[in-house]
Amino acid sequence: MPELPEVETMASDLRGAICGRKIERVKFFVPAMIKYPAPEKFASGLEGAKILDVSRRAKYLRFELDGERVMLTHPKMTGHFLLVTKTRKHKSTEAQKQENKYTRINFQLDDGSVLGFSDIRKFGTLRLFSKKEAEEFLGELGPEPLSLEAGKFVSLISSEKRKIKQVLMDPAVIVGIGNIYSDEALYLAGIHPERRANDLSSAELKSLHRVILKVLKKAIRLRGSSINNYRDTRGEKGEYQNARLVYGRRGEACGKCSTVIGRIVVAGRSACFCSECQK
DNA sequence: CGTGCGGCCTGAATGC
DNA sequence: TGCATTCAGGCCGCAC
Repeated sequence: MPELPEVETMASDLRGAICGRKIERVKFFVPAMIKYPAPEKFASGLEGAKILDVSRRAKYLRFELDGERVMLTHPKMTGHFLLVTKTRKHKSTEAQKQENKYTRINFQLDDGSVLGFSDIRKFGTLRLFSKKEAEEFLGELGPEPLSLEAGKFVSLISSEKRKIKQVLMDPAVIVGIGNIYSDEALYLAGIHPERRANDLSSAELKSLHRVILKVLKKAIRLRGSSINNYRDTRGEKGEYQNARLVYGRRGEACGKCSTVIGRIVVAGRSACFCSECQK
């Protein structure tokens, strides 16, 4: 599923591909995914808008438009954008046809290309805000891990009583870290997912901060993880799934100590970990 | 106020 | 083989 590295990959690909383009027409097929304003208003508000920039904040893609407006999209579990350019259009593979089945909204651009939002589970969301509304909306979220100083991270996490796994995945505390990268970071830091955040030592938290940066940066370099349905804007998979250490590896041997990797449920989420390496 | 859990969805995997 | 059930999970909203 898309987490910070996957959304970052989407943002940088789209930034290079569609900045300067104008949205000519919007076709939506699942109105419930459009959260603000009403779907018809959302669509008509976007038609004619020029795309100035595409960036990431938390797991949201932020499309900056002319007229001081911003479209925010969240991929949730299975959402991703696919950019079909005119020259690529004619070669429609089976995989692409399958993708089309899950296209929930299409943005027709002024160069003949179509930006589609594909989402099997329809959990994804789209919103159109004024710039001010968008900043207020995003302002409710916790800080970005990649630009968070170690000291800030330590004070942020150590004030939490909940289990560390749950805290790392709470976007009100810190954004962008989902189930994959929280498992990976906790493994690298040697911390058991059920440890209470406020029981962790300052040294442990500093180490955790360091490995979070490390794992996120590595995943960005590898263009994300394609464990379930994630694809980039060209429909290609990321590579981090081949590099992952514990996530989804229940029953396999730990790379460090060969102990069988276990799985528990923490706050309703599956957590994979090594009981020998993580205390 | 902090915490925990149900619900949204659908395809893949599993169970009988 | 085929049908039914379970699982996956980010985030919100609601109950305690």
